[in-house]
Amino acid sequence: MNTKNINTHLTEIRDYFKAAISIDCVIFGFDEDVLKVLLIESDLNEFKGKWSLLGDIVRPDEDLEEAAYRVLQERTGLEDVYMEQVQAFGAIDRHPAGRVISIAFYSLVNIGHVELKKHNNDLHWHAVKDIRHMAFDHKEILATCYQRLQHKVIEQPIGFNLLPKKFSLRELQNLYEAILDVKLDRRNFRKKFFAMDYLIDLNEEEQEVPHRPARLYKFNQEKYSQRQKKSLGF
Amino acid sequence: MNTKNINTHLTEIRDYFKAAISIDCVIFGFDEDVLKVLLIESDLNEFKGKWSLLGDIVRPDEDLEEAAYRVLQERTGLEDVYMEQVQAFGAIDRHPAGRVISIAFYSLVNIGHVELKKHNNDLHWHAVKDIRHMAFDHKEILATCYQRLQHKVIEQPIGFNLLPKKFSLRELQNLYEAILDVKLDRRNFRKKFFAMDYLIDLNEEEQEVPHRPARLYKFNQEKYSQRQKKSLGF
DNA sequence: ACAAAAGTGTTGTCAATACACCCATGG
DNA sequence: CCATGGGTGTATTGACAACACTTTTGT
Repeated sequence: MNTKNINTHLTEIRDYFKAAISIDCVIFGFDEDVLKVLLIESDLNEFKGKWSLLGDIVRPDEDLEEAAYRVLQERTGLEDVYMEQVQAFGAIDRHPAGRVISIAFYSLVNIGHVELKKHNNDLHWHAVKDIRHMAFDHKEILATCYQRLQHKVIEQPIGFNLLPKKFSLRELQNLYEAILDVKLDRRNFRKKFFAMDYLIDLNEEEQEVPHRPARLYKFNQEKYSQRQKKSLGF
Repeated sequence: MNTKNINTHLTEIRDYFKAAISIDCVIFGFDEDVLKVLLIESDLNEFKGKWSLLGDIVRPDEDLEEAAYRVLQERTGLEDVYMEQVQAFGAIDRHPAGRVISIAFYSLVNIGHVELKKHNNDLHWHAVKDIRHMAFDHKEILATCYQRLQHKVIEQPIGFNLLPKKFSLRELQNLYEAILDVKLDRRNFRKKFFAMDYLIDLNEEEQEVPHRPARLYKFNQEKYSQRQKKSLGF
């Protein structure tokens, strides 16, 4: 039988090619009815003037999700954020400095809660629709993550993560229209969301709007978590 | 401005922690109306008697897909196989020999075309439903890939990759029932597939069955590829 | 009173479901 | 002639799409 002990294996791994592992975060936000992504000006001369996703090398003592949360926390100050791994990007020459394989995550944040710090003055929110060129293969990573988001958002109610705690149905609809890049019928949209039964009516209204104020709702997180458990259970 | 030249970056990457990168292949096959996966007995003493996915370290000169195809080719002799990256698995202690981050792929093969070679006599097909324990975190990888397959198979007609070129509708239905682990109505199933219009009637019949022989079909690959292009186009 | 957006129901269409009988073949 | 699975059509239901008018507020 072809068995090896752990030392053989250790040697094999030590002798084998090792690559650097990084994570890249596609941080989505929603502002002024536009889906945006947080980018930083590339710190590489090769990509001067190009925009780049937020990423870092994964450290020996952290797993991939931890690394991604660390970057997110360092850059936005936020915790408890929705995040999902998308996939790895490993083209041989994707990084000019050597073989770097990157695991892409996307996350959804409430853009109003993000305070861009002084030392982050090269960080900016960009409308996803307007982005043309990016550093590295980040355009491809962004596109893949954006597709994943579009797909996910029609299957599960994760869009709420991009909104303030209290929101109107119009805001919610604008969000979906921005993400999916479609126009939706207002009445059908309302019907659908009320039927899903994840909205809690706060009995509050918008303030200081120059028209009839809309009712405000919040997302029923508990009910959603309950149902998730149940549907996973069987 | 905070720019770095390539050498700073090179140093950073050289000095930083580097992990070994592997790929793991979840190779699905379909035989005797059962969804199966190709596994190998672990070559590590730690996992003696446990089954393991087929994987290998990624080499410096190949990208992730190439590495996955290489493993698949070495183990099954097959080329031109359906394959999809699922995600990376990077828990700190997932490999006893050190930090190894693994990118998982699943692929769909025609099990009849796989000839397990002599030197592969520790390779076996296992019914996905019956698998209890596996080496490393391979149970989790398998579960994730299987979920992805279930999801994908109801969105796109990729199931054909698991069948012989010529197949009956019963075989196709059995395949879907096995993958999704549900019972389907025969008439509705037929209606749906004919409506999709991806089946070419070969005007042939099953041979030597002890009942009325079924008609045989093949998958209209061109039509599918055409439509894919169109729907991506706009 | 006007502008601007909120809120609200009904109808038609299409897709998914449920369901039962006759047919062709081998033994 | 019997056992086995192959092949077929219809009626019902539920989900989604299309669509227009009244209400509330600020200016």
